[in-house]
Amino acid sequence: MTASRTARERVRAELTREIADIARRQLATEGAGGLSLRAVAREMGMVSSAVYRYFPSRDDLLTTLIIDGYNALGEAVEQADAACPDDDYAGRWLAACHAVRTWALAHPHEYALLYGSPVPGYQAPQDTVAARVRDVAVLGRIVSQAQAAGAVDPPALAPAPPAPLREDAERVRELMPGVPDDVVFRCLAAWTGLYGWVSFELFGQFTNTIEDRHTAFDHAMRVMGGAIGLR
Amino acid sequence: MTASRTARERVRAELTREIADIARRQLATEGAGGLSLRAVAREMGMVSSAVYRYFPSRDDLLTTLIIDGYNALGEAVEQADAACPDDDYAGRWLAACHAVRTWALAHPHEYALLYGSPVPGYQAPQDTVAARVRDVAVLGRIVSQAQAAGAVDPPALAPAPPAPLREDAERVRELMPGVPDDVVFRCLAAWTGLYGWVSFELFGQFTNTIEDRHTAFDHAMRVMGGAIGLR
DNA sequence: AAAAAACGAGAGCACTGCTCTTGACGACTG
DNA sequence: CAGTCGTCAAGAGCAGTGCTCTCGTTTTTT
Repeated sequence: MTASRTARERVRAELTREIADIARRQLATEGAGGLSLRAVAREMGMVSSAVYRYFPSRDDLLTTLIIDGYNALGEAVEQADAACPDDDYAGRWLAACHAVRTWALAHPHEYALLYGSPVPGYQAPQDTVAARVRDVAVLGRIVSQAQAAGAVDPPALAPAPPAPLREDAERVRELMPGVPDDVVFRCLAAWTGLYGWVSFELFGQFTNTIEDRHTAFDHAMRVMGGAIGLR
Repeated sequence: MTASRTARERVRAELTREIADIARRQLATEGAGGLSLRAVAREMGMVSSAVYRYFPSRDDLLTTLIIDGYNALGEAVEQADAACPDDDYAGRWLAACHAVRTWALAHPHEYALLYGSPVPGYQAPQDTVAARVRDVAVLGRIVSQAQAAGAVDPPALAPAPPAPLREDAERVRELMPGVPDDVVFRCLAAWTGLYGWVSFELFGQFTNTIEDRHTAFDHAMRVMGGAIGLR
């Protein structure tokens, strides 16, 4: 009973996964806007309307791709962090940065879907919010542990964050307990620097300028890690 | 003769401009992917094929919008810089940052066109490269002048940039003569941090996290200016 | 005034997302 | 076991897209 019902549900789940896989492949080659439900259906040997049994709309397909992407990226960052010695906080930060860049270079269109401009008619549902904290949570954990170990020694760069920012810092601190406001905002700046760099590299802003991109990225991330104060 | 020829060319130029304006308005409301040549034609009371007399393809229309956007942003940054006292280098950097953010908030879809993920089938031609240096040229000028005035005092953040990066630094230095390699890469990091922050804010990565965005941005840019070493 | 170039309009092609209906097959129940 | 009910693939169809081609008309050039 449950078995037979599961039999059907299982083929359904499999087809759903297959559709998502083909869509991801299409996304990888054509880009976000080139993702066509009809093309997916063609490649599956189905008629277009049949796909709608599995994904009510193109946006729902996009949503699963986005969530999967956040999870894949988050997992890559988590693994890179876990491969480092626990107390090498600067090294862990650097490894996490490289993991983000490596994943982005390997999945450029997927990265664009996550961190590029929003797809035209698409409005990201709340489901995607939960998945996207995984990567930044890693950064938060690194800094939080470094702080606890007394391995954060931020150089003087600017006046302390003004009072109105205390609430915002408090919210961010949920991901990095024990970290003072000043360092929290340094992390935010480094975080945006990381993704800004990767986006610039991926979206072509570095053409004819930065050629040795791996080395330049590595150095830039060391600078940002230093700005946080990681030893 | 020239006058009569100019008569036709003038109406052509005017129509071309009008098409671009309508497209820009559509871009502002619908976003990049929602830009439709047919809709532009409808709004102009033309038939769609007539628009192709003025823009051979949708991509050409996009290209002019992009170039115009780069110029508009560059001009905004230039003006913000010019409004500051020449020797207040940190203030000029901050003003330039705020100009970028303000323009981006006022023209979100246009900003997305410039700095977001590339539009699906669209390949940016070389024409767009020339226009996009205007904003970064301002930053380069600020730092270059600060350096000449001895107003750059970079705090120790990381080891010096490794040797392979000298060529890249040389290329970037064309926009900021006299600035040492170390500072060049700090500028690059700050530059990506600036656009990374604006992109995050615009593309929704700060929702439910950073609320006082103006203050947070201001503080983050002060941190980055401090990381460059601007006094 | 005649030839040439530019123009707007229209029809048409191939494509898209999406809806609705139809017919068939499978699974659960009386 | 037979009947019902839900699920499914298929097809037609709608409205929209970018883009091409042709056909008269107008404007410029010769």
